[in-house]
This record gives sequence, structure tokens and C-alpha cells, in this order.
Amino acid sequence: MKHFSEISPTAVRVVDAAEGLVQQHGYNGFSYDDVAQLVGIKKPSIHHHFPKKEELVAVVAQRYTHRFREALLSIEGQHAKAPDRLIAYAALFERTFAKDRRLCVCGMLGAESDSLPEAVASEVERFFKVNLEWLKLVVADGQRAALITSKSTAEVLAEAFLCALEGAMVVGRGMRSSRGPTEVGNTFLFSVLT
Amino acid sequence: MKHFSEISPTAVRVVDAAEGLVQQHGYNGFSYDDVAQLVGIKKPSIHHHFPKKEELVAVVAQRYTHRFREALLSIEGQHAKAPDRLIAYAALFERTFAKDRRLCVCGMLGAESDSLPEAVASEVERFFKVNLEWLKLVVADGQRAALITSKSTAEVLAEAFLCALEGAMVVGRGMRSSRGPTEVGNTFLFSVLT
DNA sequence: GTCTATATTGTGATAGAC
DNA sequence: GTCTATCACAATATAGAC
Repeated sequence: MKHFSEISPTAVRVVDAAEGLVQQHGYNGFSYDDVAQLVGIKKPSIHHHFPKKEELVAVVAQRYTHRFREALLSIEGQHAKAPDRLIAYAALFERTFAKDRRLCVCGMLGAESDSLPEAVASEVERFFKVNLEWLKLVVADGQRAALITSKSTAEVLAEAFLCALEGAMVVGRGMRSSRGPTEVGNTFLFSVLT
Repeated sequence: MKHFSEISPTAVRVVDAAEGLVQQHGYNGFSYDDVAQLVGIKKPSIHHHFPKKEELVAVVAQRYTHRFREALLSIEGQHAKAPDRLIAYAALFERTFAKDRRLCVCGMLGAESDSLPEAVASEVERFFKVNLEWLKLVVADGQRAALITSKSTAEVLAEAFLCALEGAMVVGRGMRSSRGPTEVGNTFLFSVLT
């Protein structure tokens, strides 16, 4: 599989455009022509960079996961305590949703997962595993420091938190509300942590 | 807009097939040919019952919401206390997911909402409003009876609970896990509400 | 109500010139 | 790398016979 770090400047713009289209319309909701028009080149030029659609979207998901990992590392550098880290984590989702009510790339693709090419579905799966693993460690740390008092396991708390944030984006969109995932995240944190 | 209660027996089978296809592949992920093959008639016959795709899917969402309201009423008849009602509510989602990891019709359509015909998007919006309204009343009742001790408002607790359940289906699918929304629902009920 | 046939448009993908 | 031209096919949708 191609790696996003080894692609040309134009290919980067193609991935940028495809990322936005996936967030707004899903895998089956956009075409190579849509990408071409956003980038400002013709359809066959998109195929030159990414011969198959599943390749393009797999790279979109791959890069998205990588950037998320960078963001998680950045949070660790900026916040020492578990509750602050979880608040910063929720803010990642809020920032995504704030831009045209965009969905998480892997939230959208996750919903479509059963009708996705394997190469894409496995990238999506990896995104969730990476996030759950990180959240689990943060929650466990918070419990150890008695900053999180819930008696549920770190694993199920991490999963519930992630699901609440992903769900908030889907429901917010479905209700055509401009309210982002922050409130749902806060409700969860406020009730679980204290 | 056509009402689902006034359609012919064959049209009912068409809606049945379309409902499953929406849950598994989304609005943009299935075609009239897919519906035709499931029902066992030809594509133009589907058009005879539902001339436009948006009409068909709008009826799918309309009927889905109606059935949900019936289920909510049934829960009220079977459970008196708020926590029991919320557990039964989560079980509705679990049953949907248990069948081939199907998504909530409006969870799937909610994710796609921005690229949906208005007639469909407004039905989806209504589904969420109906559910949030019901959940809010149940939560408020639970708080009045001191069975739910969280100090957050009934409104935000209702929203967080719904988002957690919808999100659990999306994440469960994205992770290709067979674990349904029940665990997330339980975590929420156990840690957040009490 | 269902069918065959067809119109029309869109879609992923390729060939080959520049 | 980008383009024009084109393919093969799938999509929504309609006309009109039975």
C-alpha cells in the first residue's frame, strides 16, 4: 500500500479534496469528477495519481489516522492530567465538526464499512483501535490518580467516550444542529469523572 | 408525502428490502436493481410503486420512526421506572445491531444527511427529535424519583445517551466487532446516571 | 402490476498524444 | 503530469405493451 508521506504535491491536494468529500458525502457519495473539479485538474489526472478509488480513500484514512496520532502526542505534551487530556481529545472532534459540520473520516467510513473495499475497511479498523488504546491508557491513569472515580473498567469507559463523540457528530448532523460533540463530551466527563 | 400505512402488499416488501439495504449500505450504497432482486420483481416495477428513490427512502424512514414510537410506548407499558425504561431502550439498538450488524436507519442516514434529498433529511431529523424528547422525559422522571442522581440536565443526559448508542453501532461496525451497543449503554447507565 | 425496451446521465477506469 | 477521447457499465427514470 502506498504511504501518504511519499506522494507528490499534487497528490497531496488530491488527498485533501478527497478527505473533505469523504467527510461530507461518504465513500459512495463522491466521484473522481468531484475530486477533479476541487483540485482543478481533469478526471484522468486523478487516476494518474491514484489508479483506483479504494487506493485514494485508503490513503485518506491512513493519513487521517497518522494526524490523529500526532494530535494525541501533542495532547500528552500539553496536558499532564487525564481529565485535561480527555477534554483536549473531545476538542479534536469539535474542531472537525465546526468546519461545515464535517464528520470524522472514520466515523463516516465506519458506518459504510460493510460496503467498503477491504483496504479501506482495515484502515478504518486501525483508526478505532489506535484511539481506544490511547483512551484506555489515559482513563486508567486517571483512575490510578483518583481523578476518575468511576468503577467501570478503563476499557469500557474509553469505548463509551469514543462512541459518544462519534455518535454526537452523526446525531448532530442528522438533526441539522450546529451544536458539536463538545457538550456530549462534557456531559460524559462531568458525570464520569466526578 | 405518501404514508406507509396506505401502500400495497408488494410495496411493503419493497420498503422492507430498501430498509435493509439502507441499514447495510446507506442511501448512496444501493440501487433500484438491488431492491428489485431482493423483492423478486424487475426494476421498473419498483419505480411503479415508488417513482423516485427519495420517496422510497423517505417512506422507509417514516415507517422506521413510527415503529420506534410503538416500541417506546411498549416500553412504557412494560417498565415503570426510568432506569428500566432506559435499559429497554438500549435493547432496541442491540436487537438492530444483532441482525448482521445493521445500523439504525437514521444513524446511517444521519451520517449521510448533507447529501440527502430534503424529503429524506427531514424524516431523519424528526426521528432524532422524537427520540430525544422521549428520553428527556424519562430521564427527568428518573431524576425526580432520585433513581438518576446525575446533576446534569435531563436534556443533555438524553442527548449523550442517544449519541453513545448511535455511536456504538458506527464504531462497532468500523471495528468489525460483533459487540453491540448494550455494553456502551450499560456503561453509560451505570457510570453516568447513577 | 409487471414486463421489455430504452433514454439519459454518471462512474470508475484506460489508451495514447502532448 | 496533464490532457482529449473513449470504454464498459451501472444508475435513475420513463414509455408503452401485456
